[in-house]
Amino acid sequence: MLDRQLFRTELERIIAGAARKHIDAPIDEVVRLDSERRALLLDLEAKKAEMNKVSKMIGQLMGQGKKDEAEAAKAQTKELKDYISAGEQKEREIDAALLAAELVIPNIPHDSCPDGVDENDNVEIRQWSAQPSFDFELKPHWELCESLGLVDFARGTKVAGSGFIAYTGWGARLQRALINFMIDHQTLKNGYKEVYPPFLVNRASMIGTGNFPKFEEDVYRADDDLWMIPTAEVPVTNLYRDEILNSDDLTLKLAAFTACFRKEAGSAGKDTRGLLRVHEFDKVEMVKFTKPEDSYDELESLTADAESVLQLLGLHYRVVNVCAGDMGFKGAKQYDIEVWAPGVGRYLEISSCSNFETFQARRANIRFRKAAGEKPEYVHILNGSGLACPRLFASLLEVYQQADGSVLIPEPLRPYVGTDRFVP
RNA sequence: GGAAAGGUGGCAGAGUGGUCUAAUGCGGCGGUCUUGAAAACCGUUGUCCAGAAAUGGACCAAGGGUUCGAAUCCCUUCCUUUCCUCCA
Repeated sequence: MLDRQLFRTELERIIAGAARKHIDAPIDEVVRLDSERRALLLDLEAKKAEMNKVSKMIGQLMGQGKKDEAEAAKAQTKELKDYISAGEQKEREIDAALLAAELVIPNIPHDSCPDGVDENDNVEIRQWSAQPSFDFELKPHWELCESLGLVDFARGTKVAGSGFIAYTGWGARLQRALINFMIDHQTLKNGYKEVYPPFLVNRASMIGTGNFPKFEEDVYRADDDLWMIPTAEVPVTNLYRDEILNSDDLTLKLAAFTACFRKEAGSAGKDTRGLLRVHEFDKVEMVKFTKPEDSYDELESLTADAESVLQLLGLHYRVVNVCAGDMGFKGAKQYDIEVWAPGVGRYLEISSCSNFETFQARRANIRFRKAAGEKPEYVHILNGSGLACPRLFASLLEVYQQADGSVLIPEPLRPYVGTDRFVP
């Protein structure tokens, strides 16, 4: 959500921002409802002030025993009361319509975010290491999963449907190892505080992070008002909903492991094989609450923290500055990290690190106070994956596969996995 | 799933229809005193909206309602605690 003041003072920026994102947003409606609301309030509050005065006077007259005068004053209030009651009804209608419109206005992309329509316009800003070369025929990860018995695709599908994965044997072990390795790294080395949040959240939380109302269709519903999280970003960010944070605690850095549930509707037919696009996956997520002036530095270090996992595991990747059109609704700036998967011959999006500035903080009402006595201000909120497990799993297998069909386990992961090699 | 009690400022906690502009205590901030600190004393201390400002309006879990007037009465929802039931 954007500052309502911005619609009065910097309307052009909002219009330009939505245009850069290629999102059609009801900006005119916000402007119209906002001015309608203010005109109404001006009038209504004057009437309320009058009403309060009369009511107070009636109270005093009653206290003095002047019953008749009190009754006379009462008779005069009928018209005022009806007027106020109608005005309040109108105010409720405008407020609801205004909020509904505001909730679907996209965040304004940062100046450093490139123009563009889709992922083809993203700008690569760096690579790490080089693509590995092989002197034998590479297999895609799903073949390695089958031959090494790491995943039982058929039975996973049987129990839950396509896009649900049953990891088996060393595959299950590797999955747990990745989670522990990453969460240990982010908490013990990079200074994030570990959180283990609920995997189901209520509607208010979904609105707080910006998933609702616009993207309700993408999320699994568990009950009337309980939703399965699409990312740990939702419960972790909302931990501090409606709170004023202590300035000394900023930047507050949290890391969480959760499963993530996504319908992935509309991507039918894409990446249907293997682990690249599934309905349930594990992920370690980092969330930062920062002072406004720190948020762009914190975005750089957040991205570096996510990258460091890939560096430790020796996986080639690139970082792209996501263009306005590909960034989506909530972000002001976003870096994607794409890991190289030689078996499928593609870079896989494995992390997305974003600065939302005050967009989420305003929705979730998360603020901080610069100093005692100062007015509370909205924090800046950032998050990034560190990292998503299935694509990391896939890349690892494809990069570390050997000519004999075995897969080597990179050194830092061995204590977690308990072996140095998967053998067919 | 059943029953009961309850939700008031940063915290504790009074308030059951009219100076509630919410008592009091703790905590925070400022001051007096002190070489400094503690203690004591004095003052101060919420958020949001509209307005250039003066000021006005709203907020006692949330949303409706009754009333000239609601923290207080009524309805709905949410949450918490305790007990029972069930359960890893």
